[in-house]
Amino acid sequence: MPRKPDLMPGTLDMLVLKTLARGPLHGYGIALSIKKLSQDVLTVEEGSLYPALQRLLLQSWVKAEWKMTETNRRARYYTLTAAGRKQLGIELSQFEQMIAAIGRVLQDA
Amino acid sequence: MPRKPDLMPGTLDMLVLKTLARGPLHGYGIALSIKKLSQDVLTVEEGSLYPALQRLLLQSWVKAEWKMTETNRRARYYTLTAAGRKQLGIELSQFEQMIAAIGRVLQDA
DNA sequence: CTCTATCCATAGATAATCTATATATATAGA
DNA sequence: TCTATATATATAGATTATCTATGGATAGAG
Repeated sequence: MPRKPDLMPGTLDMLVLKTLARGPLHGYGIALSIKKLSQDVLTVEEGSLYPALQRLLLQSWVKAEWKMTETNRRARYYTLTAAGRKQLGIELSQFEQMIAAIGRVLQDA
Repeated sequence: MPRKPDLMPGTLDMLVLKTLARGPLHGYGIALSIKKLSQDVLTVEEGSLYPALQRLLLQSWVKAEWKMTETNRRARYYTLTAAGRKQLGIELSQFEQMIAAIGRVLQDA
């Protein structure tokens, strides 16, 4: 019995970068945003999200700074860098290429 | 520098099941078929394919028998079972649901 | 007789995700 | 006041899938 994954493996970095392309956001906010926009189909677990953010930081695709939220709580805000924006473009086009290729395999013919 | 994957993780079983839905085929043929239909975008490595076929056999989604190919070589032909056909339907709909959800997250708005 | 394409399969490394856990605080409500 | 919930970050360990690297075997072309 294969388990239904919370998200499609390999797409998380792209989703996070895209979310940050709309403006800086803290981790928790990123998870909420993806969940909401996907209409609850995609759920980003903390154990997936924070390692992903560490990856993105290491690559300098995002930068982070501690700030206070509107609700007066400490939070780490992530901002997309120029390199991150470029990387997002690369991942988007690779993703679309893959989806198109899978679509061809799935076609009835 | 992230490497470009040969296929989208999590989609291999679906692609194999779909390929076998067109008729029985041996492993090598499955790999060739996916590569060709995807126009060389997707490459199924042996180290991914044969473990995947073992998974599918274990679940009884496919069955296998040794036969001779048209070119007079021993080959193991895989056939989709009824359960496999059902599973293909499940995986297809989950895939489409995921793709739609990702599409919503990627939308500009 | 050698090379290429066809065919099978596994071991080990790598990477990404999920589960579980830990910590901390603001605020609402009992 | 006490408690539950939502907000917020982060890591350790297990699991799983894929990729790399092998290994073996044979048909047929040149």
